[in-house]
Amino acid sequence: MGRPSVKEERAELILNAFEACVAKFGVEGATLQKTADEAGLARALLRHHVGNREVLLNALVDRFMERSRANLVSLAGGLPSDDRLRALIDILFDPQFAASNTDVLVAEALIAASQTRVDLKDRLTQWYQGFEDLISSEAKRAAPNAHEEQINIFTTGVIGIYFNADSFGPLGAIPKLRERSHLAATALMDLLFK
Amino acid sequence: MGRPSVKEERAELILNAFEACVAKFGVEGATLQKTADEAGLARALLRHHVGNREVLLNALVDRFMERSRANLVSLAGGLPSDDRLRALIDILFDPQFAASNTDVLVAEALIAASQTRVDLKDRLTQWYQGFEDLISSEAKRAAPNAHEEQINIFTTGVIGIYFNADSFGPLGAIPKLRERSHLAATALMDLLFK
DNA sequence: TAATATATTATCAATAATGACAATATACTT
DNA sequence: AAGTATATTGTCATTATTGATAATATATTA
Repeated sequence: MGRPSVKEERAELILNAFEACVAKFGVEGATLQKTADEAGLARALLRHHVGNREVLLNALVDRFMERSRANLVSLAGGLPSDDRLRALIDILFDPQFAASNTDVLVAEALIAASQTRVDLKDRLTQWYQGFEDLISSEAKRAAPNAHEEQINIFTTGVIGIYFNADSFGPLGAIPKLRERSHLAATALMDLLFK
Repeated sequence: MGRPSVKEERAELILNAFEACVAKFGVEGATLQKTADEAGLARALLRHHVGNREVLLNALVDRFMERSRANLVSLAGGLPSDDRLRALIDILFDPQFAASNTDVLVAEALIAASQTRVDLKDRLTQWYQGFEDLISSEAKRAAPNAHEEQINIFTTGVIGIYFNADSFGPLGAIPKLRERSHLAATALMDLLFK
């Protein structure tokens, strides 16, 4: 009864636009007007379908965390039975995988915002540790004889190289950045087997 | 004749405040009012001593670039005569060196802003390549027999690990991030000598 | 077709941000 | 003390942002 609701689709559309704006302008710079323009909707509809600014940001963070978690799970689930760690690294640095990836930019914007929104810190720390856990558990599985701390150092290195390759994406002019990042990460991996 | 000018000192103070705001709120989020509050000055003084928003941002970028360049020069000049590359890496990951370092956060904010301010892209790319040049030239000097591309891969890896360690600074809760980053970078370096 | 639930548009008030300029205060020189 | 260049403060108009609500349009069901 009544007109059919498009709330969920619209909410997705709006959060996508908001996310794009956060990646471009930062949390403080992502105004509702810019978000509405990006989504091609009137600003009043943001409020109708999602809520005010605070609600919108919470929804964005929730969705970001959940999506990251799901991505990690599906990524881990899709790994082959042998040479899993190498396969994981290949995926992380696959240009296809990261082509339209604004996740790292969003994460950086949220980290910057966490300086003034303390509630974000814990959630982002957890988010980071999700990466750590995936990579270190695969590393442990691939190199069961490696020392714990050796695994941790490898993990920190790979994540750093990976995030960095994405965070310079907007510049788009650094030659072979992704390719070299991939090879550097692989070199770190090979050290686990020595 | 006339009241002595404090324009230069005030301009420094203002740009410091603006930089802190850019690191916290992003380029779009760093309003003149927040900057004035951060500096402890009336907003009208920003205009008097530096200029309007656009002038302020240009001045910030200019100063950032110049300071980075100077830092790299002095860093390179201070290296010992032997084991220079290791000394360089030790400095990069020295907690003291990076303690109050907002440079990486500022750089990330500028990179994000370069998506909508095309003029920034070239300058930031240059800025990145300044790092590359320093590290790769030291790597070449330390390992003259290493292949060119091996040097490049090492350089990309170290920079990625270094930037990453700083960019998570605001979270402040990731255990041993800097220490492990340091060791990962050192491990990459050791590969040059094999 | 009438009822109804929802989408969409229109509009308003309150606040914040910016640019600009006038007025005043201050510290130096002659 | 008078003149002067600069710092500082005060104020205003314009525009942007946000939150909120009312009014209208639309698509479904009974």
